[in-house]
Amino acid sequence: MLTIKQSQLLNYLIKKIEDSGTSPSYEEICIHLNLKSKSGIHRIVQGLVERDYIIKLNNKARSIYPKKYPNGKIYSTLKQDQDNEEPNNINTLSIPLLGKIAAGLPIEAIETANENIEVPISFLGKGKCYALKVDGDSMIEAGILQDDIAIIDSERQPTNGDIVVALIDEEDVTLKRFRKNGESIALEPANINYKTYIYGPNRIKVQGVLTSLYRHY
Amino acid sequence: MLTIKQSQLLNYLIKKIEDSGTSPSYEEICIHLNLKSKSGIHRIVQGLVERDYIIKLNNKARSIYPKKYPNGKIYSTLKQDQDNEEPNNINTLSIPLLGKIAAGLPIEAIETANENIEVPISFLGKGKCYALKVDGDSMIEAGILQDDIAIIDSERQPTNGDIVVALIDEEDVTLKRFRKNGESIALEPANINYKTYIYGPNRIKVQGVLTSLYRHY
DNA sequence: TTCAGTTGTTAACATTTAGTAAACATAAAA
DNA sequence: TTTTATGTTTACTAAATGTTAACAACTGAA
Repeated sequence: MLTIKQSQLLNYLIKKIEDSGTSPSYEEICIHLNLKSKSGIHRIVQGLVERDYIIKLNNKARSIYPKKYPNGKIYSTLKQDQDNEEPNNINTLSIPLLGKIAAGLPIEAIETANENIEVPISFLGKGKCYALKVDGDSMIEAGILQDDIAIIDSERQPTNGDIVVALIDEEDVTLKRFRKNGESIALEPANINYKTYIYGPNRIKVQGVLTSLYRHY
Repeated sequence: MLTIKQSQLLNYLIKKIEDSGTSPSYEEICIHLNLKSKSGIHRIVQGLVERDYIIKLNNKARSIYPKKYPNGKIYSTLKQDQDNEEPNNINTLSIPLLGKIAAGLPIEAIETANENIEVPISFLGKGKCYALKVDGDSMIEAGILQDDIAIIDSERQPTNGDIVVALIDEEDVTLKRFRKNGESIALEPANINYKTYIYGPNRIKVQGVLTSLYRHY
């Protein structure tokens, strides 16, 4: 969170760059903020660097680059053409948190779950994502525990070795490691107490690929 | 459940942040709540921290972050409503990502790491947090794998069973399960190939408690 | 290359603003 | 009653800001 002055300076910086294409000199900032000394500017700039809101090159004139807006959104010079579908500009996204997968229900059936979870975009995959609360211990040896939150990319194509959410026979949903061998698909648990099952191609629908995982203690 | 005043304060905090982008000073809160003294504010803020409704940075001006709404819902500024108000993004905090712990270096020694990571506030503990890249496999049976990102609350007191970052003999830093027995402290790995070591009270300094964990595939 | 002007960096100090703490009083809740 | 939440005052510490001045690094022209 920025202080008042830091916020003012950052706003001016962004405006100046968008207007003129160059970052302002300390003098110019002084004038704009009604100060008499560059020195204070230096300190405020320092503060903004520490807080990760700007990047600057040392000992270089006019070399301050904004990294975030005062409100914390990632700064991007790329102007999304006015009609921006992609909120490319936000650090976090709210995605639906589906409950624990109840056996016997395809994902779609529980998409009603109206709980959401806040996730940094860096956690997400490229496609549409949803979150899932892990039920059971079948993937324990892969470091996936009961009640972990799994973030699933529903549009990604699985490759061998990926951990996927699979719908079996339009009935059961489970989290397993995916391995395709010719036409048949193996779903491997990561728990010595569970067996690998192999299915014909028509019996499995992959509902998404595990992208990231989050656990709260 | 919050008290009246706590609830009022939290509401004002949220409103102020959404309006102006910065959290209010204690003085400003006083005015808003019709009080004559900052001191009471301080106490109420403490209460909100204890109840885990906000996060604050100690001794920093204007650095209170809401974590939940008064009703207990996770705080999120992202409005998925149609009205595309510019969403703020203050529900994340940038915390330092320390490199892998090199054996032989206390945490402080690597705090120079100038990488930062954006984390949703709800992932954080109550105290000052930092992130750590896990090195090694000593906690593998607790589902903590190589290269996972661990988020550590550096101010929380460990209780038995917590997973902590421990500094041994001012030299080695490791992630282990903490167990105190009388005066001595046991650091238990979660890997059958490693042994539990027991130390005298003066040999161990706990550098923080594991709060949450994140893994990217 | 040298030199002068511009701009950024640092230290020192003063001032204001902001957060922390203890002590005491009061009122409401358990 | 005992506990908890609250209101207030006072005092203190720390952070943020404003200012001056000397100096270092960079730039472009002579």
